[in-house]
Amino acid sequence: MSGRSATTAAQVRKDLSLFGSFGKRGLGYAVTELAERLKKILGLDRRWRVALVGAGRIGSALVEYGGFAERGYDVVAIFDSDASKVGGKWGGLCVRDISEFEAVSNDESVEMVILAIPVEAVPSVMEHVEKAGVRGILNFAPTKLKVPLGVAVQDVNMVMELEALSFALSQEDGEG
Amino acid sequence: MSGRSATTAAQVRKDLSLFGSFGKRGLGYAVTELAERLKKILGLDRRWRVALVGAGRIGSALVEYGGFAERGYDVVAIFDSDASKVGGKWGGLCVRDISEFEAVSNDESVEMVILAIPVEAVPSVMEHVEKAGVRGILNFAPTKLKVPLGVAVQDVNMVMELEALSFALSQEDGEG
DNA sequence: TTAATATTGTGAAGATTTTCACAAGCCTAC
DNA sequence: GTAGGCTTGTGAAAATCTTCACAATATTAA
Repeated sequence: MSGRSATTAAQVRKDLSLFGSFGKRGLGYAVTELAERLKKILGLDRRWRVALVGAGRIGSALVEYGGFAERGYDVVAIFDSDASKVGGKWGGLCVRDISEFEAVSNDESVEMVILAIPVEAVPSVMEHVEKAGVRGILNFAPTKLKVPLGVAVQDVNMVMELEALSFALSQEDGEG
Repeated sequence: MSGRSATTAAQVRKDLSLFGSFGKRGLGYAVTELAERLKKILGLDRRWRVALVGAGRIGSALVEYGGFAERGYDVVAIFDSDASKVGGKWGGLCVRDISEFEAVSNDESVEMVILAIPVEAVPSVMEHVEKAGVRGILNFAPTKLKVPLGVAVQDVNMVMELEALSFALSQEDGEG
């Protein structure tokens, strides 16, 4: 194991050891096989069916950013509560009213939801999401979601990322 | 100190103690004053001048998402290398050619850059950014940036966020 | 003043994560 | 076969982070 980076070789070995033994002593790791096994462990060996809620700017950027499909995430439905958006076509998909969420989510076997909605809309949307039994949420709304046990939430908050930067820069300057 | 959340009271006190002493024993914290002092420490007591590089989908979502200005981040310049985009107006700003980066960045006292560009474009853009002496980068390109010492980088990678979700869900299922 | 109550700041204990160091094991060369 | 050179897996040590527990200190009430 070689190469310069922030993670050490010992670190990687310990991390891997949590899931089992992958390499051969004296030999090294069979990289492609290792990758396969890790993909399986990480749930990356299959495709995921994703619904986008919120047909606004962020949603648009996400859907049209090709990278998702490539990495195994298929956006299979798009929802919004704005009547002027409902019915519109977004890259082959029809924007549907949020009230249809449970039905559509069921039909389409949605497993994850991308929440790209304003904070005010969160409570009502979350009701639908919970009822539908979705268990993974990628949350762009700058608020802490209340979710039932067993639902995984991943928060993305770009303002916070900027704030982390501003802290780092202030530190360097020896603050004001 | 009260309220239910994931962070404990002891945790918060320890965190604060890293930066000094803020409250009065027996009394509590003077919340508004505490907020002021923390804002100063975190570099949130001033506005930051930000340049956006990459006038694509993600850039568009970011610029038109109002939340930045509200929190102290002013987008003062937009760059792209695509001639068909250069010259276009984006919310009052004119998209400029990336070759002008150093000059404009200087004129506008740019302190942070938002990199919303494809991976291929990273090396050439980073040359400009480095030369201009920008010290904070919010990076949306799914690649590890090589930056000089003293430059702070904050990575945002939405695919990785999805992968974290997929790992969480796979775990629950007792994997395949 | 004194007793009762409340809340911070902080050593020390406990838990977790990272690093170290080296045995175990595989390969090549002779 | 065996000596020499590599690389993994893993206990143990070191470092770091979190929680506990309580002294210090303020307020209120009588």
